[in-house]
Amino acid sequence: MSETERPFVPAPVTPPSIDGRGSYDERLNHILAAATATIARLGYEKASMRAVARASGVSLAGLYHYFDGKERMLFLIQFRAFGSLLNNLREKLCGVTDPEEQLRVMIRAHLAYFAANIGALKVCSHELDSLTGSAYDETHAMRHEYYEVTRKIIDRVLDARQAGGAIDRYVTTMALFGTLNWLYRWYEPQRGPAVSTVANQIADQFLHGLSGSAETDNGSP
Amino acid sequence: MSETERPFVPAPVTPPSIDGRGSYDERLNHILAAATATIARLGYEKASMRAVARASGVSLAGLYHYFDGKERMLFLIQFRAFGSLLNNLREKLCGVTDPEEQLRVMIRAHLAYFAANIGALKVCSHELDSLTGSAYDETHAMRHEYYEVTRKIIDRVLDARQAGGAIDRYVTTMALFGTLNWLYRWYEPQRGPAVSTVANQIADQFLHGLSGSAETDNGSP
DNA sequence: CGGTTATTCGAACGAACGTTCGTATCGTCT
DNA sequence: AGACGATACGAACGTTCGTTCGAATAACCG
Repeated sequence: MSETERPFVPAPVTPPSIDGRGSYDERLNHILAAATATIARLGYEKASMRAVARASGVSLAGLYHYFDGKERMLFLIQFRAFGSLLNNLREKLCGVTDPEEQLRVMIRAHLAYFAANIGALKVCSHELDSLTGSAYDETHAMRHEYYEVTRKIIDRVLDARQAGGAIDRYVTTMALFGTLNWLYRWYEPQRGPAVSTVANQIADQFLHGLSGSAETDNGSP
Repeated sequence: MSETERPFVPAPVTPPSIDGRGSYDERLNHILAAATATIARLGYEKASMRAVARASGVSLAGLYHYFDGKERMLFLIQFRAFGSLLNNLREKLCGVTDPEEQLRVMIRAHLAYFAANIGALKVCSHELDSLTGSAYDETHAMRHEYYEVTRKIIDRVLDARQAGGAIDRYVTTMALFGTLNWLYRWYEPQRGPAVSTVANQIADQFLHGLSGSAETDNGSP
């Protein structure tokens, strides 16, 4: 009955479905896509189940055949997005050994996924705290894993240069994620420069920024 | 009657008031502070007027003596915060002529204000689109002004170096704002390094990042 | 075909929301 | 003292919310 008894399919692999017809998974993906767009446009709290129903062409009660609640719907969106993001990153990192190139690959992969799934990444960036309990824990763990992969790359870059003197690596990592996660606020793939151009510039600036050690002349905490 | 007929006081200048006693402005500031904390904790949509009333010690109906609606309350919070942020920045930029030092001052000022008003800056970063109509336009104009001040500083830095070859200055500016505006997601003034340390590191990395021109080897859209 | 399961939906529920209304209290001025 | 505006609050309003229920329809299998 509910989706808890059904084996979990992490990522949608069904391109040929625009409307709601097709198999169960196709219809689920269709509903999740509509829900993602609605939440990205209105925000999680303002995106009512009625609005999602309207956007997906399913009745209000019909939604509850696919999720046991609104929060579970948001969880599915975030879980799938983070899963795809992680798989995509790991895939593209295969065979790349140079730390600096790894970082470039990571930034390019992140922006490429962003450009292809703006709504999903906006929901993931903006609605981080809208989940509670174990749903929050699960997505938090995936985010943490994504962070860790990136942090380790930055670590290797700094170690290779032996120039990590006064640099707080946690701050550095968060500065990069700030740059990347803020993209959904301003970047429009239609208008601005190509994603690859933006990715290259961000990567260049970030890597060059790691060159100089911080000349801390400030006081103590 | 309503606050629209009352001359606008942009920034609170009344430190000696913890509870709700005092003049009209002191009580207004007290309520706005409680509202800011509540919205920062729950988000604008989940922060009900009843929750704000509880946090500020005022009755539900009593709130509507100070605002003519919930959205106006959010507007007041953002308007004051952006105003203080802008005034604070302009003040600290006085007498500073070197572009690179101007950028350092800007980053330090932003983080100092952030550390002193975490709730307000979180609300300003996270609830950008919760305002509508003229309220949105007004705060948007202030944000744009803040962006412009920063963008012009970055412009001067790049012009002085004559090294802005393949760098898209819009992307660069947004990358910096991403780093700064993402702070509220991870930085805890109590725990981490001092704000001045973080500010110096971010400024160092960003300025060093501007050194190298982007070696764009990508294709076109 | 009959029977069981899966899927869908209209209608409704209780709760919570933002807002309003009428009234009571307080301070101030004549 | 009396009158009036400012301030405050309890109670209620109408709406929207997430969710549930029971009855239909579709799909599948013996």
